[in-house]
Amino acid sequence: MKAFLNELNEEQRKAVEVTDGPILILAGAGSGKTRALTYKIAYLISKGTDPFNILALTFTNKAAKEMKERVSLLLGSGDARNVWLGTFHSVFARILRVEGVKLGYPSNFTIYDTEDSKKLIKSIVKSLDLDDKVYKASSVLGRISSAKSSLISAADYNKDEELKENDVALKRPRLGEIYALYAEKCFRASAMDFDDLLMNMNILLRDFPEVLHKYQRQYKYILVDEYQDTNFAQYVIVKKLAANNENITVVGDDAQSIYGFRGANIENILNLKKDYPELKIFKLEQNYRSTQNIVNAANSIILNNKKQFKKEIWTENEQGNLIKILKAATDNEEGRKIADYISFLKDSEDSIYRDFAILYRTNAQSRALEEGLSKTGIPYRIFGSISFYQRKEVKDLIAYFRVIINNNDDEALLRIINYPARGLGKVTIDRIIVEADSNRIPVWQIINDLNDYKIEINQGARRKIDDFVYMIRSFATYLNSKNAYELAHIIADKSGILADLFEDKSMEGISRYENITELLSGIKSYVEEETDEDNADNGNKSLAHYVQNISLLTDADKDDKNTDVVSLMTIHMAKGLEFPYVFLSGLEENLFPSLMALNTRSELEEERRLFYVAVTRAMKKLFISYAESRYKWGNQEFCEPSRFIEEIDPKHLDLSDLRARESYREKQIEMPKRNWEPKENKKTITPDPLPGKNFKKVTKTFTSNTTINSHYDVGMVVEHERFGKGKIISIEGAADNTKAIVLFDKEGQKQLLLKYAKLKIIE
DNA sequence: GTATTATCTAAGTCT
DNA sequence: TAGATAATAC
Repeated sequence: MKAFLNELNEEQRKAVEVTDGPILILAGAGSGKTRALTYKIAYLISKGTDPFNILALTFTNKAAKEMKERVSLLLGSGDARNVWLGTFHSVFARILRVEGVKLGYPSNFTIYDTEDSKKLIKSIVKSLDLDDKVYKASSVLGRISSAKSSLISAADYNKDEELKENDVALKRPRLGEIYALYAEKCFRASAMDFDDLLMNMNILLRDFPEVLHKYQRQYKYILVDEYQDTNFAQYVIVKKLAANNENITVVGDDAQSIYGFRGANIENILNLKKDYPELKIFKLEQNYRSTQNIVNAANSIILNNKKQFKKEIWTENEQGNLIKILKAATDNEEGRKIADYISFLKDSEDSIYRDFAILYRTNAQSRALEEGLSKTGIPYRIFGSISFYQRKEVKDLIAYFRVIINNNDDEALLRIINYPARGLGKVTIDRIIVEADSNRIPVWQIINDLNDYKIEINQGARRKIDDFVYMIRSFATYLNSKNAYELAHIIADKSGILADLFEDKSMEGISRYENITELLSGIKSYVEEETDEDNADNGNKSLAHYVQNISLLTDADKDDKNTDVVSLMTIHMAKGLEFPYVFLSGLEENLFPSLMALNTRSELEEERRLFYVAVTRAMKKLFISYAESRYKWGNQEFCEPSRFIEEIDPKHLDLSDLRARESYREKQIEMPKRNWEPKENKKTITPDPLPGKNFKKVTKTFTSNTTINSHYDVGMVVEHERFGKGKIISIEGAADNTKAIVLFDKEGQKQLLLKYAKLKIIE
């Protein structure tokens, strides 16, 4: 049973074997911190601890999922499932569904996402007749969010003179007022935003001692991942929960603290010793992930930061290649160059696409990179920017679900009250909102008892509103009798969403329709799944449970382990991941480090930690690229290479490309644009001398919802989800806009955007 | 009053 | 580039 301890190194094992009392594991990048945590959970259970008595908190669903899988591997899924293992947000949401009644929330409360929150703030700013450029929704929300992260309620905020002065100085004197209205309206809608999940959890533990004691008793062992990313609220809550037993293990790395902008506080690690004088500290310094060259380069980067723990990360891995710096004339060339290197490495090192990641500072950079991959025929997937669940059409359908589950959910209600169009325009809706506001009640109550309120609405509109209310009510009657899939299907159909999207025959329209189909099939597989990962009450497959499950999910959580594609994502998203080959792009001043982070030393240091995180994602080979010019909001701008490149000890760098660049350019001019032929260019820029390799043509199809890219040719017989089989007659356009004209057996000739069409190649 | 079209504006990292 | 808003058509 305890054999698995042998799979740990000495320091890891020590950290695992000490179970009681406060423990800090300072774990460098790639030092096996997840391993230490999961083995500790397994060890606790193997020694007889009831899984129900273990609470393990992570920041991302992905990390939670991975830990759960790894504990299952060690112990079998039965025990692993019962551990309270999840993100801060999801675990607290689960508790608040049970205990929230004490704070006045029903168990079916809605979780507002950022878009909902911003819309609400916008409407409040408007109703107060304020300038929406001064009170920008995103910055107002940011202010409210950081207040909540510091456990400052609206009432506290408005009492605080210092905050008030600050707002006056920033020419936003009425921010406190907006905060108060925002909080009131969320509450009225039975909704919590992300930060409320933390703040309300704290209120619950603060004001209800019996609840506090209940959970203190329950969670005999508490483990926290990525402790350096905790904000004040999370810190306080964890401290309260652990106060009784003090059996708390936190894992963190100050060098990887990259969420300061969201209120994360490195000091939480530094102060741990003060909170727990008995604190035992273990340092994991051996890196198992990267080559010596990468590890040492990373060490040289972080030395530039003043504020840090003394750590010496080392590795027994091989020396490895130098970090190659790539220079490109434009952002597009950067994309092509990276694509070329990927093709080359894939063949020369016998690797697969999944081994590669392209990382960047901002989502906007993905476009140019995407184009390069696309032209070279490399399949890829972009993580982030717009998650599947954030797509308009998906949110629309989910908004129906939300309203049916919680009638008071104003944001969802307003989203669908006239979608699909049912003749209720701005004027009518505005009047209803005004009436709801003046009565301080949710919109639903107005439209549900329309005749009780004296609103100026004509008969026609009244009829339409009544029809809408009737429809929602009739859906609601199925909530308990039908499972999530059955009901979702009824709603998609009867609401008119499916018909509305089906009518739109544009490429985008077809893609929207397909997204709804995908959502429905996702719900279907949710219903058919054996167990329910995030909820204790296994087996409940109601629509309400489905919505609860997805409301905290993001794009990164969709695992695509089965598809062999290159990953594109922001560095933030890449945290905790590793790839054999990493391309770190856009290393330019004002982009990375970001222009907005140049004002203070601490912000710059956070950017540097971000750079450190990026570099330490690479296992075998790392490439760092920059462009001399880049399109930014429509114009081409010239860029300087990032200071971060200079900060790496030059002995770890391979600068040959900077000199070889000219010949590459000449070659570009020699072969004008015609068709992009990777083979030809390869020879000119190929770094390592490994000639004679041919480049295989990519002929796979990939069905990821985000971006699909594969090689189609005229004459191929393909299959489309809706149109059936057909033959490709011609292909035109490039990159994202590549269109194929397909003659379908049944449906006739159609023009399809390859990006969306998900054509399956038959022959 | 509502639906459609044209114009404008803003673009950072995320649970 | 897209999403929100303003102007115009129905």
